Amino acid sequence: MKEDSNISFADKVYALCKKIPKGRVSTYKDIGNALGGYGQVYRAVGVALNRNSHAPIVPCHRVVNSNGNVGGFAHGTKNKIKLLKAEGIQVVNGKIKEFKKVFFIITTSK
DNA sequence: ACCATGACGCACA
DNA sequence: ATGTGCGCCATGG
Repeated sequence: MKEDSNISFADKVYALCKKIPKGRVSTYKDIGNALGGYGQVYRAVGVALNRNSHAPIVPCHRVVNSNGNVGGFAHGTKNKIKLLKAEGIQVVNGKIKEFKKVFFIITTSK
């Protein structure tokens, strides 16, 4: 049944983003995978975050691409990099340094 | 109900 | 290694 009928897909994305600890980053694919598990949900994840009006509430800037690229940002990719660096994450040429190292494995299973 | 868009990912050349 | 094209889901008009 629809256990999540009360919340939208985007809402789940925001919840996971908030679970990301400071100094760590996650990928759209991993988030989507952690949510549904269809495999290509990361598309909807990007759309959800793009519309994310909870910007300051949700650390969406901690979400990056699976290839280590910072990806995009509604306020500007450049600004996103700046925020990541402020978190202690090293970014070089728009790419996450030690990506695997700062990568945080999201878990829906409490 | 249908069409178009989007902060991605991967396969292929 | 780099560049281009295609496909997927969910949301909005």
